[in-house]
Amino acid sequence: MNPADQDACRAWQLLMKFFFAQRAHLPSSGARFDLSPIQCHVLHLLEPRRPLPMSRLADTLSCDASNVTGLVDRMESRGLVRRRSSPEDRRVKVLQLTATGARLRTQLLRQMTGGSLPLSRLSLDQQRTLVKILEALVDEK
Amino acid sequence: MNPADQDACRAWQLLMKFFFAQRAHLPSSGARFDLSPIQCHVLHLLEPRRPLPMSRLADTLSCDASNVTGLVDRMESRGLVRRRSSPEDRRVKVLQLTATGARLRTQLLRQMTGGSLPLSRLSLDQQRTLVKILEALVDEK
DNA sequence: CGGATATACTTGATATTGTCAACTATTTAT
DNA sequence: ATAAATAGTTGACAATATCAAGTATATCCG
Repeated sequence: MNPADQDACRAWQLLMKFFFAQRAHLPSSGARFDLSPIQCHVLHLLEPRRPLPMSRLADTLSCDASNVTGLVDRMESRGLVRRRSSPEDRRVKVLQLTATGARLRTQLLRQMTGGSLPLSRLSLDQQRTLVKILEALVDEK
Repeated sequence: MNPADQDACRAWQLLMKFFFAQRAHLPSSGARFDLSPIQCHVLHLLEPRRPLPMSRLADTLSCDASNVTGLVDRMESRGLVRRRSSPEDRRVKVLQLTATGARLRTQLLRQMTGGSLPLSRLSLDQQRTLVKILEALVDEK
């Protein structure tokens, strides 16, 4: 394996490690509100005044649509999100944060940036560089 | 929220997005061998001649020990890993790659670095910077 | 020494997350 | 107008996750 591949490989492994390591810190933030890691992520993705079609969420999570159905079922039954039929296309249902959901989201984001999490170990420069690289990596259209 | 927190928050979201986006690329690599994302990660973590105690794996994955039991059960039944009692401490069981497991791991790493994956969109410099930042983030002891 | 405590792993119960196949409703294409 | 594609749901089921309880081994300490 050449050196370039080794870097790619190592980066991959570290990204995975970070994802799993991150769960250890959820008890102090997400789980305090009884949110699973995925629910935290969905809550983060759902911006307060920007309704999101369920199919878009399935795309972002790279999972089956039926998975989103269940995920949203649970979040809706807890009063965090609401399904609304889209007027333009009556097949699609868009997700909206409820007031409760938006409040929880704010608290979650606050905790996310709170001092104890590993991200705060990075310098500002590093954080900004990381964001730039990840944006290239994720390539949101 | 101040600008520094916004960067941290955005980095967090991007890291999560990457993790989920990454699953979309597994069908072309991991799933070809019928490996789940977690199984891929474990296979990557298990280096050929470096046995790993199950408890260390549970630490790395930030999950309950019983979860690792099931995970290893499935991988062992497929002949990818082997449990061996540690001679020093008979409570611990260490995991070793089988020949099959090692072979699969090599193929997996090769595919990981193969052209089509998003990591290859980064320049060498970016890859190296990313590795450096992630190492600070994950902080392996 | 010996009992209490801690650690490593397993088992069983249960919830969540994930896939797939089949179905309904709606939209788009021909 | 019919056919094909898309959005979402449902049901069956497997994988992943947690917790509580149990077994076996190690360690601590009076």
